[in-house]
Amino acid sequence: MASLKYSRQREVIREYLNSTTDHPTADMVYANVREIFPNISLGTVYRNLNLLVREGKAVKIDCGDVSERFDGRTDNHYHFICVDCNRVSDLCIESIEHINTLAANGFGGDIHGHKTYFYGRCAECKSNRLQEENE
Amino acid sequence: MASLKYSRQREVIREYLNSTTDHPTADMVYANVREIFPNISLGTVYRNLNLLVREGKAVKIDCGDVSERFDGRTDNHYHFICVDCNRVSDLCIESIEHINTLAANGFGGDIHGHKTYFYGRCAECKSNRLQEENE
DNA sequence: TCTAAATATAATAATGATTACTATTATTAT
DNA sequence: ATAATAATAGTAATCATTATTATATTTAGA
Repeated sequence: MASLKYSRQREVIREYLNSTTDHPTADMVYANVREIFPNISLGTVYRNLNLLVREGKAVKIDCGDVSERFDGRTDNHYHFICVDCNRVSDLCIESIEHINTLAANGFGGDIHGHKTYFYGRCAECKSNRLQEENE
Repeated sequence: MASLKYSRQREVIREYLNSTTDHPTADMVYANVREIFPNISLGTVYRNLNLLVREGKAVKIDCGDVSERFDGRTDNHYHFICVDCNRVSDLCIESIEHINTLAANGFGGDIHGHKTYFYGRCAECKSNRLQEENE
């Protein structure tokens, strides 16, 4: 199978992913990496993001949004999506692996895992809303 | 605002959705409804599916698949996706609403809810795999 | 029942995210 | 250095979904 060759573009994409907690879309990565490689192609961004995911150095997160998002954090954790600003943020939550067992109850197959995201209003949008109400 | 007018197409789409537990994509609905309305347009299927969702008579489910899926069951329940056959099935699981509280721990905003789907190997693919191993 | 206003349809075009293709360039092992 | 291989930029293609539009249906009211 083809082994990876070094590329500065991939390195910069990876550094950007690791430097942010924004869970950017490919387009957002493209916009940022273009500040270093003005001629980088969107296709290159997609290809490298997918390569990083395949290598286990990044994670693809699907929040029901129109675009995929990418995360440099690869340890198991959960995400929150704000219904107002649509931002995706990390949650610090204790294990909820037990829901796999609950789901397996009366189910004939094997449950390997689950994907969960939480939604609601983030701290910032919550306080913005409170201010608006008081005006 | 515009009020809905009756249409046989919408009725048939709804009947089909209610008759199946397959969680079909728009394309699958299209293929099935075409047996009754051979000239129905895919756009009509999409528009009516989205209307039904807006009316609360159907639910859109996003399982990280390339296509949206639709469900005639509108009560709160959970879904399972088989990693082998990709089929989506319903799970009978007791409430796991408490995970919202767990997620809210140390989080500044408000958590309204969560979306979860489980994945693994369905009963059928599991037994198929066992048979193959014994050959 | 007839009519007029409003919505729905079929057919088709447009959109937007993602992937595929290709000639050229960069990396790497020898 | 060289040859083999993978990566890139630029562009075209794909595919799910939505928008457009001329015509057909539905529906409320005379």
